[in-house]
Formats: sequence, structure tokens, C-alpha cells
Amino acid sequence: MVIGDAARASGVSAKMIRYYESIGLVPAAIRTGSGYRTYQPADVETLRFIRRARDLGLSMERIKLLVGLWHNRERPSREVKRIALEHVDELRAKIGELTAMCATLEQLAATCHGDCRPDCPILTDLAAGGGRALPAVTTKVAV
Amino acid sequence: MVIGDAARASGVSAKMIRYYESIGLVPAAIRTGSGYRTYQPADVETLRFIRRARDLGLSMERIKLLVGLWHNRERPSREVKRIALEHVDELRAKIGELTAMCATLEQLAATCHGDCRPDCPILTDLAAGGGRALPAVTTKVAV
DNA sequence: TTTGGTGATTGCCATTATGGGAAGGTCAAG
DNA sequence: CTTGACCTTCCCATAATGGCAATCACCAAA
Repeated sequence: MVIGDAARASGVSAKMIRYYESIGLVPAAIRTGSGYRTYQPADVETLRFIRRARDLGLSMERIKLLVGLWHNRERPSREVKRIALEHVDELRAKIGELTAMCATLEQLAATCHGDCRPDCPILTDLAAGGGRALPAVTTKVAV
Repeated sequence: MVIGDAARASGVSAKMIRYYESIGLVPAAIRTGSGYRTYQPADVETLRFIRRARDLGLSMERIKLLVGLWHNRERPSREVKRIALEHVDELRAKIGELTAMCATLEQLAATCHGDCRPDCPILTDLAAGGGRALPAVTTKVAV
């Protein structure tokens, strides 16, 4: 199996496979005499694991830890859970930030008539000091 | 007013002010004889505007448009509102993605006992194909 | 006036994860 | 033997920000 086959089988682009190798996330692939990287089904499985972890938004660093734990039969599941929950915390924090931004913008947009006239509360707010005019609802952030 | 003063007055770092100038977001500052950038109160106002827009998560590109509209007395508020709502759409999409990730991870973590034993549904899920075991709740994504 | 300290200038590097492209080698089918 | 598909490495780019380094400017105190 050459890199293109592994890419198709795993859903990870060839470019990314080489990148993962370069940062040590996957071991260096065995090369053919002419320098082509070769992959075994087990390698493809690892790549699929990585892809799913990426789909959950995990950073390369955490994925590296998870792959290590995955390949370690002595792992304590506590470690895995800790990493997952750390990421959950970060996701919740990010969601909170974005939700606050979204709420502020929605409120500003709601009070903008959005026609051909130039006066606009969105610009006024950005120019004047940001949302102090609508504090009560803005602070109602999920999570 | 030299760049450090403008930075303190606007809450935008000197580094970022130079960067904004380099990408054309703010006009090139007038220089003193020895090459120092000088700023007027109006420039500081623009920088504060930009900072607030950044705080709302707007991209440089959209901020560039907003600054243009802000400085244009003939602007139709429709344009401003459209840009704001485009960003709201993107925020909502992002929030939806993160919420889905978060829900999946929370569920997996909830079923992981998290002790010294090695078996772990989080790893099992990542290895096996991702969340197909918990579809009903996973799809219940906000937004 | 000299010296010291603070700050401004440019430029280069790093970040995160990913894509694009060029130049050149390899392989299999026709 | 040619052609096309595919591999290799290397460089560049992204968005927005921080950091570092060398050099120069300015202000105030001694």
C-alpha cells in the first residue's frame, strides 16, 4: 500500500500523512527501494483514529497523547478521560465566547433597519464602546 | 502621539497597528522627520473601532468593509447589516460544530469509568468509526 | 555634553493544520 | 519506449498575533 492508497482508505490526505510523520504523530513509514512510503492495514487504522480525533476538534498534541495511550495496553482509562474532558472544557469555553459574540451581533443587527439610510446602530456601537447599551441580555451566555 | 501612545489609547498593540497599516486596514501613518509614526485622536478612534470589531470575532476582511462604510456618510445601513448577519451565520455554524463535538465527547467520557483499568469507550469509539453507537442524542445539536 | 533608559524602526521567525505547486524520479500499462 | 498517474522533497501561503534582535531616536538627569 502506497501513500495514496492509505490516504483513500483512511480519509487523511497524503499531504497530511507526510505531515503527521514529520511531527512524529505516526512513525516513519517503511520505504520501498525507490523511496515510496508503504503502509499496512494497521497504519491505516491509526490514520483513521487520528482523523476521527481531528473531527472531534482535538489538537495534534492531545491526539499524540491519545494515540500513545491507545497503543499502550497498560493505560489507565483515567488518562484518556482526563484528556477528553480537558478538551470538552476548551470547547465549552469557545462555545461561550462565540455565543456571546453572536448574541451581541444579533441584537445590534435587530435594531438596524437595514435600508438605504446611513444611520446604523451597529456602526454606532462599534464606534462608541461596544454593547454597554444592551448588557442584560448580552450576558445571558449558554454554558 | 506616537505609536505606543496610540496603542495604549486604543487597546491595540503597536505590533498590530503596524500590521493593520501593512494590510491597508488603516492608512499609512504620517511620519516624523526621523521616521516615527504619528497618530491623531481620529486615528485612535478608528483603532478602537477595529478592536471592538475584532472582539466580536469579525475577520480583517469584514472589518475593512465596515471601516469603509463607517467612514462613508452615504452608506446604506443595509450593507452594514448584511455583513453583520453574514458573520452571525458563520458564528452559528461554528457554534453548531463545536456543540456537536462537545456532545459527542461528553457522552463518550460519561461512559468511561476513568480509573486505572485500560478499557475505555473513548478509545474504542475513535478506533471503531466514531459515534455510530450513540446516534440519537449526538444529533441533538443546538442551533 | 554625555550618558542612560525608554521606545520606535524594520525584519525575521513561530504559531495551527492544511492546501497548492514546482521539479524531478518511479512505475505500470499500452 | 512513451504516456499518464503517482511518488518524492522543498517552498510558499493561509489569519492574526507574539517575540526577538539590531539599530536608531528622544528625553532627562548628571
